[in-house]
This record gives sequence, C-alpha cells and structure tokens, in this order.
Amino acid sequence: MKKHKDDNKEFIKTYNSSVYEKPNTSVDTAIFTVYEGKLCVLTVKRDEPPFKDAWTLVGGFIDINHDIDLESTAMRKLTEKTGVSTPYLEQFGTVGNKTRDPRGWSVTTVYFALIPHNNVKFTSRKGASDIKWAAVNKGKIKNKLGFDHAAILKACSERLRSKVLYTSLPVHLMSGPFTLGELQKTYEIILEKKIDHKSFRRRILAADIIEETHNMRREGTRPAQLYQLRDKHASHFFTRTMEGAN
Amino acid sequence: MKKHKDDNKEFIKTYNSSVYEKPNTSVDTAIFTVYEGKLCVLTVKRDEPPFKDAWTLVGGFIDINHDIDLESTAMRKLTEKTGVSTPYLEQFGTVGNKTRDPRGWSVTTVYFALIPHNNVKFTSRKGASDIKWAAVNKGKIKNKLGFDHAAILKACSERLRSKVLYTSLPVHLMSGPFTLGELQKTYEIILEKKIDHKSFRRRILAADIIEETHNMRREGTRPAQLYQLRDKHASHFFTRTMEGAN
DNA sequence: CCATGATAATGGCCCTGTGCCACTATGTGG
DNA sequence: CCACATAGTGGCACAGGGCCATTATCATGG
Repeated sequence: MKKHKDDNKEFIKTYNSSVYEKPNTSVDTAIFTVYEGKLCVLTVKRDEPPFKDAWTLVGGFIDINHDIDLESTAMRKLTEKTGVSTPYLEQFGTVGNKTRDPRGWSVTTVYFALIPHNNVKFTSRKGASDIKWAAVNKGKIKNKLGFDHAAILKACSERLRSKVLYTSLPVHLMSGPFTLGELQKTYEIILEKKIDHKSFRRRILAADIIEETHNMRREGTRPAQLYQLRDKHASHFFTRTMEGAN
Repeated sequence: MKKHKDDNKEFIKTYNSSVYEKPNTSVDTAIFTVYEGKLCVLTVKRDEPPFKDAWTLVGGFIDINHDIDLESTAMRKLTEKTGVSTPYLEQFGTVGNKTRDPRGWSVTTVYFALIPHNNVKFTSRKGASDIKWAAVNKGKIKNKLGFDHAAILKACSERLRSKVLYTSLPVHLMSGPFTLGELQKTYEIILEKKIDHKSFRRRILAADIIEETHNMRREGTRPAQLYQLRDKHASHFFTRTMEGAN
C-alpha cells in the first residue's frame, strides 16, 4: 500500500499529461419529452464551426476544471438549456472514433434524459444560435443533424423504445398528477402503437409505483382518477416484456 | 451543405487541438470466462506507476494513430493478452471523473467480453509484469484492484448476471459442442444459484438458437446430446426473465 | 328527458411461459 | 443385480398478459 502511494506521488510530479495525443472528449444528451402527442428531442443550432448552423443534440466538451464527472457535464448542459434540474438521466453509451468529428479523434458519451414538457423554460441559449424541440419519427427528425448525431439519436430512440416495453420510464415524462389514460397515451406515443387498456392498467397498478390522489380529472367525459408517483426516483422493471417485439 | 464543408476546412486549418485541457481517455475490458466451475475475470499486474504492481482489468489508452474506434482499442488489448480474436464483446458504459486516476481527469469506456477458457493462450504479456484469471465472487475478486476497477468489475458482474437472466449470453462461454447440462451449469455459475433443469431445457430449446450435432458426450453416466450454436453471432432475448429477481 | 357518443373502469376467459416435481432412460461401479 | 448419477420427459398449477365484452359517468343535442 505505502509503496503504491509513494510511486504515485513520484510519478505525478514527473508526469507530462500531454505526452500522448488525446482524443477530444464530450458529452451529448438526447433530451426527450412528449409534447402535442409527439415524441420530441431537444436540438440546438451550432453557432461555430464545425457544422456551423447545423442542428445537433445538446452537448459539449468536458470542462475538466469545473465538472467533477461525466454526469455533471451532462447535467450542466441540460440545465443550461432547459432550466430543468431534476431530469431522468441515464447513460446510453459512448461513441468514439477517428472520423466522427472533422477536428480529429473524438469520444462522446451519450446520455438520454426524459423531462416533462411544461417544466422547460428556454432561458439562456448560451453557445447556440437557436434551440427547439424536434419531433422524432422512427428515430429520425426532419432537420439534418450535425456530426453523427442522427445515428446517435436513432440508437437512443431505439433504446428508449425497447426499455419502455419493460419499464415504467414514461412516468418521468408526466408533470404533476396524471390519469392512467394519459400515461397510456405517453407509452403509445413512444412505442408508436396501441396498447390494450385493460392490460396496461393491470400492469401499471400491479407494479405499485403510483398511488391515487384525492382528485379526479374532470375534462371532457367521464372523470378519471388522478395518480402520482409514489417515489419520485423509482423506476420499475417488469418481468415480462410487452407484446410487439423489440 | 457546401457552406458547412467550407467552414469546416477553414476551421480545421486554424484549429489548435490543445487549446482546451482534455481528460485522458482509455478503454478497459472485463474479460470473463468460466473455468473450473468458477466465473473468472482476466487481471494483469501493472509494471508502471500509478498503481505499479497492482492488479487491474485489461485496458489502456486509446492510440489515436492506430485505433479506428473504441471497440478496436478494446479488441487490440484483448487479443494482445489472450490471443482470442472473436470474443463476445459488448460496451458496458463509461466512467469519467476527476478522481479515478491520480494523473487527473480521466475517462474510461468499459467493455465486457465473454470467451471460452480453453481458447486462451497467454502468449505476450506486453506492458504487464503478470497476468492471470481471478475468480469472481459476488462481483469481487480476492486481490485488490488498482484505480476504480473494483467498482467497475462489480458493476460489470451485476450487469452480466442480470443479462443472463433474460438472454442466451452464456453460449459464448462454451467452446465447441456442449451438452445442455454443461450450458446449464454455466448459467448457474454466473447466477450463483440452481436452475430447474426442465424449465431450462424448455427455455433454451424454444429459443431455437442451438441445434443438435450428430454426436453424444459419453463421459460418466448416461450419454448426453451435444449441441452447437446455429448462428455464431446470434444472441437471444427471452420475453420473460428467469425467477430470482434482478 | 332521453338517446348518443366518448372516455373511464371492470369482469372474465384463454394462452403462454415458467416453476415444480414426479417419473423414466441409460450409463457406471460395486 | 442393485445403488447411484446424470439425461431427458410428462404433466399440472400459477402468474401475467392479450383480448373482448360489459358497465359507469360525464357532455351534448334533439
């Protein structure tokens, strides 16, 4: 033990951290929400080259003097753009290769976030000339995305879709109390297919992750029971996947 | 389109890639095998500081002049140590923070690999003073691991364990034809619990990922049918998880 | 005031995959 | 020939989900 420590000290003193050429390292986040019946992802317009004026996912380089870890880099960027400070945030994976960035070898760790749409306030648009929600269809959006973000978005969407088949993730897209019908609609939007409502109710209620509030939603037709999350940060994994293939 | 290209060219010319301080970036792989009835992970002894003489997982820095992407970095290291060139290799995740490496901000992308034990030949031990299999129990090995590799191994083992509950991953640990009993034992070793053999047979056979060979294993007691993989690179996801919780 | 339409919520049957356990089959060794 | 071990099968119960019919509660409009 002691030996290691001494070695380390000695080494750090003489270590020149730029002896080896390093790739650039960044963090990108696919920030998802459901809005007007569509799955949307937050995109920003770059105001600098490379890919100046192209749209991209939210991200940027790690600031090694201020960020303590990768997740804090992701959170910093996310909060900067949306004002939201408590998203559902999950690491998706990392893409690193020679060609994805014209500036050279580049590594980006990709996160995906789920946030309720109406919590978002586009206050600052620091480092971006524009910012907007883009509807996602089969993993794609209309505008062309810079870098390899189109591929990243597609992979992220597929992961989201597949996780929704066996988890309670969509609860993180609901803001405030919600009805089972609303939650089901959120599932259906992400999965891009209908779900039988009886099966859905059984499944969600059996998971015991939400509880009734004392209020009902009185809009349109028959009033519906409003539910809320039992534990703000809990996610449930079902033992069976919903039908409809992966 | 054209506009972007021109911008890029201009930018790259003047771009000084060391303007921003970058973290170090590496790749580490938990190389698993099953050997003498135990789940083992490949460990190497470092021959340089930091953590000189400590054991670690197999890994190293990205060589931006030779590696084309992260996976090729992982493969290069893996083949270097084991001689195996066709492992099951899957990205696990990325750990990056200020403190994990005494040399400063460091990002490592972690892979896990599954290889049949008897395919391994410890030819070179380039960059390591020793190399060996270490038995994994509840995500831990006996020797202390350098850096944050103990935590990484634990997380990797848990992911492996949890994936084995609903996938056919363990087939990648079998070398040549195998009996269902042998495959089941491999599952049991990873899961650290017994499985009912009837349920197991049904499940595996229904998945239709393996096929009978024309040979039987004649050792010990009653001869057993030998099976082989249908598709060398296929993995199957079951729609239900095996009992025993996550 | 009642019919219609819409969404909410429940009842109930069947199917599938799995747990569980008993039973049969085929080898070895005393 | 018998005990023992591992291979492999039969068969039932149960849980969760698909599916569909039925009931409940609101608004709206003749």
